[in-house]
Amino acid sequence: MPKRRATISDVARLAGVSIATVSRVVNGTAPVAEDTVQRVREAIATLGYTPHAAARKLAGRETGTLGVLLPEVAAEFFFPLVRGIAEEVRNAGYDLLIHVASSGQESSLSTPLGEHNTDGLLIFTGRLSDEEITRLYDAGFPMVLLYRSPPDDLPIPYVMFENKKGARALIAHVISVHHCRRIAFLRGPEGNEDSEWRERGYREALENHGIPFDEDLVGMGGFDADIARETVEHWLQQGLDFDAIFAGDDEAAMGVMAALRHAGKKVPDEVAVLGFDDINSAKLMAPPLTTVRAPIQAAAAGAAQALLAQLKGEEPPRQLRYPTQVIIRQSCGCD
Amino acid sequence: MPKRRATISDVARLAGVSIATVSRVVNGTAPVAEDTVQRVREAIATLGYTPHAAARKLAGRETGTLGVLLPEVAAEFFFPLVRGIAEEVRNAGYDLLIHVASSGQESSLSTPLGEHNTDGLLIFTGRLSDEEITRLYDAGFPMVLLYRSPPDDLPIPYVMFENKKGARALIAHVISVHHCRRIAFLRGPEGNEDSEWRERGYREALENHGIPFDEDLVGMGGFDADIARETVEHWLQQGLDFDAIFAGDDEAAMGVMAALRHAGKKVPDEVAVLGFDDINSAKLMAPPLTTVRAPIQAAAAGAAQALLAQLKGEEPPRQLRYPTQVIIRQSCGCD
DNA sequence: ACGCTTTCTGAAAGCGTTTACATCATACCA
DNA sequence: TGGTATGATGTAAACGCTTTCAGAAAGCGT
Repeated sequence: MPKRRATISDVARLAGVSIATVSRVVNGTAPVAEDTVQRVREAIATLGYTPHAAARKLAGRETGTLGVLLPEVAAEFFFPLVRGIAEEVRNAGYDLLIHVASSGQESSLSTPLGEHNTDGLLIFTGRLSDEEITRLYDAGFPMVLLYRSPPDDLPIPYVMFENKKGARALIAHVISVHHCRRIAFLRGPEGNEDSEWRERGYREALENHGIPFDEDLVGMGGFDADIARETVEHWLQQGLDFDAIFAGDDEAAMGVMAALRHAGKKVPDEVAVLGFDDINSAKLMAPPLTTVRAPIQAAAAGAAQALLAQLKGEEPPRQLRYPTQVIIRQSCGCD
Repeated sequence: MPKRRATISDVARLAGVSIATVSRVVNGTAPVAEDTVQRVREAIATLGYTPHAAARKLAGRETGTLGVLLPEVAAEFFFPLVRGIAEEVRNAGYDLLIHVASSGQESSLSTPLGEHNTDGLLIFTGRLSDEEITRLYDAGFPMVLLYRSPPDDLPIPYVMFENKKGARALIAHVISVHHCRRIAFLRGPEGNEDSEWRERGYREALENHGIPFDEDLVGMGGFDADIARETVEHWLQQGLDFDAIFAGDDEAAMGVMAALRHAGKKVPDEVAVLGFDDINSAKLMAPPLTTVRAPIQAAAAGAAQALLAQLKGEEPPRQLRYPTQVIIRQSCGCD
């Protein structure tokens, strides 16, 4: 039973001014006499007035808020991501609303975000269907894609990492330094572009070193510890032979290590384990994980900047490609 | 340069009906003739009409969306939390908006959430100041507190785990089964209620077994791997003697293990490590972590239900206390 | 004292919906 | 056959705010 909230009119009445004046002191959009400001401020305070955001949006043209669309599954790297975005957005004076998909319903815009309700959108891989994205694009709605390229080559800005290059360098390391020859690869979720590029890097490295690609050495990791673990356990059971596993990402690597440990396989002596992302726990694993650092927070901040730029009418970069860097720790056999 | 979006009037004009009728077919709030429905549907489709959420909120009384206020730092257990909430909320036909605090600004309600803009709020520990919470309460705003009790004993529903009981049982286990005597404890963030209760459980267990509490064995873990790691490294450096570490939560436990491993201390042979929460990676650690399972997702779902109940005018439970369960794995010395 | 700015303020027109309230057929019952 | 529910639709009044437009008051140069 919420009591009716104070509205701008209530404030105006109490302060003995018009609602226009109240609006002006609240927003500082026009000069107001000092004592009037005082009275209005007091009135606001005693009434505990808070502007009604919906009304504001309706009246003004901009909503002052940006939306982020995230998929249901979210891994550890979600945080640097959100943090990177949040900081940029906040600095620019916008608010940030995050919408997490719930299982089942996928790829649809829900009421509170998008179009009328936010000034722009940061869209994570897989959150929206190509059609939906195209529709928004056609409507001239500002957005930036995270870790996926736009459908139909639409000129929508997007951020990506140098997945291929990083993966290639990582694999090259275990081949040339640790003489691994049977290197398994765990794919990410179906259709994930990051995973596709990592796989290409993996294949290129093999090719460069004259190692034939073996489909048997590729399995599903899903960028998920449990899935990766299952796959590796399955492999172990059927006696698949490998001397290294590139888990696709760090989460999966964690699952891989657990499976190996459980089976009594020594990491890295018997099997090298490789990740991708360099999430916070990578350095805490046993042994510390050799991986590829993806500047997640920086990329997220870049994405936010690109969105903000669009909002200001500037031409944002078509593509933001962030460099990756191999981080050698112990899970590959170094040290 | 977004083209002007289609409004309800555009649809009405194209379909040759009044805006009221359009509204009715959109919301299904009143019977409309079948062929009229058809015409309106078509008009909506050809115009690509999407209702303006702000206008809707302004006009109707409810916003149809619930807000979640999260602190800046968010750990792995954030996900089950969000998932639990999201599912309940979605099932009830509400939308969910998550607002993540950005560093610096704390405990303040930002424009897009709260009061006029959501019908209710789920508030995480530390996100809002007592004053702010009290103000919202006074305004009759529906909310549920996560992992903290209400200020001034206000009758605001809140969810908590049986922290004390779980911690007590956990510590009792290492004392009686593994004969640990010098058990260190890592506190969570300043003022965190979960941490306080866990500490009480820890102390009670000590007391029950006649072990004197030693302030030197208590340090800061911050529910954070890096902080915990530093503390333990510091302890190790100054030669502090302990045979077990209760890390406060699982994240911290991960840091503890890393510090111990780095120093060449065997877990669990030389030092037992204990966590709390049973996050996904707990079972993947080396060795798998003995911890206390907190039904995070269930608790979150319960919180959401309590909020929804309030919205329906029902009397929600004052407090939701979720049971915890000791999960014995290997880091304590079992197996 | 006169015009001209400059400052401050109010009236009122939207913004895109929802939702009484009213209207008008049409159908049903006695 | 008159009377009354019932169904389908339109009219118009909110909802709480921003903003344009104009007007009043005040300052200033001549």
